[in-house]
Amino acid sequence: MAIQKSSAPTIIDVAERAGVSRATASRAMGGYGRIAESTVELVRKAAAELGYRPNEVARAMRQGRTRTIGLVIVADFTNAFFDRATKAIVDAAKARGYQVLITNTDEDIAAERQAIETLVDKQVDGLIVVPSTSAVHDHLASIQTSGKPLVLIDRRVDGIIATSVTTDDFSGTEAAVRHAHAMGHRRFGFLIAAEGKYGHSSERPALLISTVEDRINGFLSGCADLGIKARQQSWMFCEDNPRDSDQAVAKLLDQPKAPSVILTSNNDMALALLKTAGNRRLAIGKDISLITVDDSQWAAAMAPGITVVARPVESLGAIAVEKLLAEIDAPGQKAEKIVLPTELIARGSVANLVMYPENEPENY
Amino acid sequence: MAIQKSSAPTIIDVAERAGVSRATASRAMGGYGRIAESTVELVRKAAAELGYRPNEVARAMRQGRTRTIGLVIVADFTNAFFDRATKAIVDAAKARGYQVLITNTDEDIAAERQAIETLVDKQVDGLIVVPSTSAVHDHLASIQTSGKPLVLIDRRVDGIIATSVTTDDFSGTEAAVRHAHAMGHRRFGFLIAAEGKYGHSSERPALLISTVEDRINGFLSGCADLGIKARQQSWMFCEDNPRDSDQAVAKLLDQPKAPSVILTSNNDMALALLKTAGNRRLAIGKDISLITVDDSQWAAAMAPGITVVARPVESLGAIAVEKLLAEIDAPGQKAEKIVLPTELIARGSVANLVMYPENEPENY
DNA sequence: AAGATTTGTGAGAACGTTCTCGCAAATCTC
DNA sequence: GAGATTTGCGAGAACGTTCTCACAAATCTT
Repeated sequence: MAIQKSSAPTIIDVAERAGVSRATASRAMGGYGRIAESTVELVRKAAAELGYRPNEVARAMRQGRTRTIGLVIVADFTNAFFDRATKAIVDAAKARGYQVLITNTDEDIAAERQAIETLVDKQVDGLIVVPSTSAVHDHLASIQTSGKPLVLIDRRVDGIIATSVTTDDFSGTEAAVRHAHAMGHRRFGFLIAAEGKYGHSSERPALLISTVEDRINGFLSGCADLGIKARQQSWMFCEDNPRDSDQAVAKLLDQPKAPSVILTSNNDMALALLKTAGNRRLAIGKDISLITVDDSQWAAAMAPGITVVARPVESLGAIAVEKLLAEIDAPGQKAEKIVLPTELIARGSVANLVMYPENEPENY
Repeated sequence: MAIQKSSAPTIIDVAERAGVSRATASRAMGGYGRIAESTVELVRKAAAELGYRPNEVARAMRQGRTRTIGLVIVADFTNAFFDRATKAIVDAAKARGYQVLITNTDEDIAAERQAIETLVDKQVDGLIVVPSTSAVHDHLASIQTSGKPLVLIDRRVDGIIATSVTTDDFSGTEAAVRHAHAMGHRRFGFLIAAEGKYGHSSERPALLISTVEDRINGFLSGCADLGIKARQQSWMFCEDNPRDSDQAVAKLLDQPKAPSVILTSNNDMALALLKTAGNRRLAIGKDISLITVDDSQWAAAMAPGITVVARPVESLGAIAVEKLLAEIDAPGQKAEKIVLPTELIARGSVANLVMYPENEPENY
């Protein structure tokens, strides 16, 4: 009986058993360089008998590449972004032989910095980042200084030259306004999730992430195109927590001339609206209308279904991986700004005021 | 002006600049062994000037540990497990200085095998696995053979000795039945998501994952305790896809004596019920009652809120990490079967039949 | 059949760390 | 102040691969 080795067999053990040199065994296993087919067989057999598995850390060390990409993402559940994007990225990477090291920043710039540092130290071959803010980018630049490819997703960051994959939220909210207008709505509310320490307010914060900026600009552009005046619009910015969002909804609804339709900038806000509306016995799609950004299973399953601006999150992730791997395989690609189209999915949460002439909006 | 090195500085560069040996520089940076405080200062300064960052791959190679754990998980979104568990695990790991390599199996045993193999090859220090089936476990055993600690979460696997962290779904569904009974319900339906290739059926599949087994047994136990007879119960098993789940819901509702309350084994099934009920203009919590396993933001926000059996998914993940790291730090820990309590959260989706004597269930 | 080329293999360096060991200098002991 | 101990540091091996180079044997060329 053979003596059991306590630790895992290495290529040296395989080489010995096959009666060849370390280099030859490595070539046989790795399938590179010149090597006789008969030798390959021999080495394979020895490897199988020993249960040999190559040590990927040693391999990474020698080859200077880990076949691992780093993902720095904001883990916000309800927006159905974190999970959908993560799955898409993990699956796309796997299909190309890469694994994913995942880190969560919780929208915190310090955590983002640290996550990036750690991933670079771990020698990932490239990074996909959902930046937590558009304002700071020295840490992103430092990724590039370190020579690692970088792809930004979901949010743009000005001041840095890197490939980014985002969605056309401007057109999305514009389409939402257009849709509500076509259904006869003339008073628009907008409930906007925003980071910060100011609770909730109707005052536009100085600094917003690019998706939120786009959604606001799309809203304003849609209103302008349709001749909707400022006094027909109202909005609230608020932190993404239950207390503030509930109060923000209340403030929107309790205005003298309350909006008939409310857009929400993400699913948290939509849920806040749903909750407050429920408490007030306001029926969605009847007493109050709703359109939100980001589709979800529950938005489709509810009665009535929620009308949404759907964003192609899976494509976002898959394309990001594709672009990142392209840069890894052949450094020096041109940085691209890829913008994916959004889609308005009309369900039942927007009341059709046109059908009921008695509800026709007053002169505005 | 100094000559720019093209690649990242190594400890050798630091040593040279500080005028000490490689070993001393390493000691200074790593903070181990005997070393003079003045030398540490010197080396730190040199490292800072060069922008030196230790190569974690080389370090892992030498130390035989990567400070990385592998996560093998089933990415099913709607059950709010994948995202919540992943975030909890990533955050708990980070707090202890570990990173997470994530892989998705999509409930596929072949993918699970391959994922495990890859992660072991990448020399993760331990694995957390959500097993896709209870039937096969040789690949899990092979993790242990390789000497890597293993913690199972969410689902039990018989035939393998490993620490597992699960939730008490038996008591959860039992409590759900009890709650509905207390509200006056006497006809119970159960819509159960199950893996397989049989579409939907009222016949109990031979093999189910442990969570589903527990939920069924809890349902049956609750019924038995309350004296609910077999003819007052009906169930459907079905694959987790829209077509089958819709048909399964229809079959439950179209029985001669349809159930007044339906339990669903996960959120997908709950959404299927919601959708069909909406199409039929059945009001939840009035015309048809619903309790589902797993809480979610939308279940809380809807009007009426959905009554749920909430599972402590974050704790599940955090405890799994804790146990795994304990085993990594000190191998030879005793395998534990940790079962976390579930909680019934009553909202408005279960009609109170007791309040309306005229609705009192007929003699049964 | 002699030179040119191709093929298959092995020896040894290299990747960037950490660890073990040995040794000289500094400090302690009485 | 001589021996014992402690302190600080450097040389070199080690982790498990892959890669470069050299070289002998086999095959091709004309």
